[in-house]
Amino acid sequence: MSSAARHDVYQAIADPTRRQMLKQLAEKDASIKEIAESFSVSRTAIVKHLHVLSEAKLVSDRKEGRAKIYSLQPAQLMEVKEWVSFFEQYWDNKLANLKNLVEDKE
Amino acid sequence: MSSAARHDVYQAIADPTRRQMLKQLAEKDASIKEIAESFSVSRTAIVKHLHVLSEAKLVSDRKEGRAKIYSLQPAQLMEVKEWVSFFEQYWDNKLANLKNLVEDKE
DNA sequence: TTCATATAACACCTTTTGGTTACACAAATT
DNA sequence: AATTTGTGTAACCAAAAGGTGTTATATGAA
Repeated sequence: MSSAARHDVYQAIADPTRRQMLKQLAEKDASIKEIAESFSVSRTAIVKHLHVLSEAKLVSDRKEGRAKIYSLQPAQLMEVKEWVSFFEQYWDNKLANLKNLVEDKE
Repeated sequence: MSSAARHDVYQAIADPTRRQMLKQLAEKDASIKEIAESFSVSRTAIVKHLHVLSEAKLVSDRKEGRAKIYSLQPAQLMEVKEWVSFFEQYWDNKLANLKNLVEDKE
């Protein structure tokens, strides 16, 4: 898996395991081993997920002795936040339209 | 593709074509044909994307004669918004920590 | 040095994705 | 009635995702 920058933020957060991994890293930096222990999938699978998150720049890593420690890098999530924000006007409009409809009936 | 409820919101918005389709539907309801004309992929591919969006409840459809009209249903995006919001504290914290670091050096 | 541990690097398999073409069918038009 | 138009769907394909397991390498500790 993973050769070019094939994974953007949206694809990275599409997987529930990866979303959970981000939650864990939000609390505390963790090594691959520590992360793998929190999940029921294999360590190899976790490493692959970490690669995807890394490509999307949602995590960074550093070496500490023989362990590789991952940290949350939440900045890229702003892209998602902004994309979703665009649609807020529409769900607000729906509510507004509904409100108008109700008021017209009165 | 698509038999059970295999597609949640996160997976639905993972694809750039689907994100663009949502933008288009935000402006105006559209038939399958109209949507397909906006993209360079086949109508069949568009229909599949619409199924994914539909499973994720991001769009709804109604029949008008022989045309099938799709509408944006943005409510489910709130889930994403809230999920992302959780991480806002961390990117704020990063800034705060950086600020403290700078101030300590002074 | 020796041994255990943490991670990396492969090879391999299965399922899912995203796309295609071809055809069937229903609704409008003429 | 015949034709055009919009949609549904089946069959197929290539590539990628997600998982397994095995082996290799590098680091730390005894």
